[in-house]
Amino acid sequence: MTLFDELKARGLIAQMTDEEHIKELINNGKATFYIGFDCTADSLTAGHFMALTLMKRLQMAGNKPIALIGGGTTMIGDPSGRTDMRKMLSMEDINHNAECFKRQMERFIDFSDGKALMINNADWLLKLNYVDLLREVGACFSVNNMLRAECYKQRMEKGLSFLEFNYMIMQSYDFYYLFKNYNCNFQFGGDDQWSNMLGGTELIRRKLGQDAHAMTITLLTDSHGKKMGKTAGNAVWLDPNKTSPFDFYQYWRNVGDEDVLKCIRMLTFLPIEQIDEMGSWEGSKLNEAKEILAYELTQMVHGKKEADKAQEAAKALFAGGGSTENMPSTELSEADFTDGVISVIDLLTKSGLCATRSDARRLTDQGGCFVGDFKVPDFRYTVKKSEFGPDGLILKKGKKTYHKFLVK
RNA sequence: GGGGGAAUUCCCGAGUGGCCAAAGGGGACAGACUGUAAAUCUGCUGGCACCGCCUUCGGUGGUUCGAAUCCACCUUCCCCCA
Repeated sequence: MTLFDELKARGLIAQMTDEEHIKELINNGKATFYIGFDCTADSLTAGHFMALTLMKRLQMAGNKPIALIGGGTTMIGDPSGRTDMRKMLSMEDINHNAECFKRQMERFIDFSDGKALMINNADWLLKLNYVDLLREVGACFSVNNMLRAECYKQRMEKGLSFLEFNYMIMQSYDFYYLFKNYNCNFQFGGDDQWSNMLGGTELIRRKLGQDAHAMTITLLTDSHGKKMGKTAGNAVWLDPNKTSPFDFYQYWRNVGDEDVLKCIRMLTFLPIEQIDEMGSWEGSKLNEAKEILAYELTQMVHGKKEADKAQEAAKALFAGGGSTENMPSTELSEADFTDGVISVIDLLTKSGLCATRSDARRLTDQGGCFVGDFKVPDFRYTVKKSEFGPDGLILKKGKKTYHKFLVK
């Protein structure tokens, strides 16, 4: 199976400029391609992860990836897919974020011996001169066309600042610059980037009279059409300090039935044939597929050791048995007890299971708090120091969140 | 530059002097049902020393016994005209 066919079979391809040409390029390892990553936060997300796996797939087929860190474009802020303006980030924040991105990317992509490049568009964008740019590049863009672009349409109601309007120009300039200086003839990106990417191919055609190509990756959405990789508006981060390996594992372990296979296909490196076999799985059998998905991804992002731990912890919690060794835990000292006793409310807030005492109260009132297997009857309930065994005491919030307490 | 409108609790959005910790929806969280899923139903959703008290309605001052609601100024955004 050729690389192109595999990408297609995995459902990764959304739109592209010229199918025949692109096939020829990537199947034969002739593409030098780039994917841009704007440094809007101090960690990559599950969404970026898909782009990184794509980069890897292409790299394995002999193509040369350029990971473009958006130190310059982040100064502008991409309006695509947003209904409001992004918060403007300071130069320091952007640089910090760029550093974080770098470290995370190096774990996935092999940058040794020029097998891949990592560049920062701050290197050229920040030096641009306004009038020069307007004359050199601005003349090539039609405002009329830009306003018709999908990425700006949804902003026509809520308003679009001139700053953001220029984002497309910046991204197009990047492509043009990379094409000229790095022989980069190909750009990949999320499907929401399509108009920005076309801006680049168009600019290259106008300025240099040459063809460059663009292809977008299908956005990973669930069966309700919502973007995946988010919980409660928060991203699923790749940084273990922002999303623990266990939470990361749990996120994928709990995807909907309808979405498991799609996720496995798009995100993992398991052979297509093996995935197709899972196609016939139904009902509770799909839990096995979810375990595979969760394990595979956790392993890729956090390493085998962490993946094993997360799986072990999940078993301990849901299947009974297994080790409680890797549970998040808190150590209590003598001072935490009053008359040899500590209230569950204190335990809940100390562990971070509940944000406030009111929150903890609500939880206990609704019967959602357990000490071991014992359901806490009311918020006044206390635990004696003697109840903490040598292995500690396990406190549960609902069925899925737990915390272990040890006494010194 | 001129004119008009808006800013409400995590989000959307009611509220136009006391009955407002603030309707309704979404989301989140918990319970039931389950397969650590989905759908559905129920509860819950500012804080605390919790039948009471304290802090919230873009910001700062003011009027009033009393303001999210009225006034002044400021900030930000939207629309129309140029």
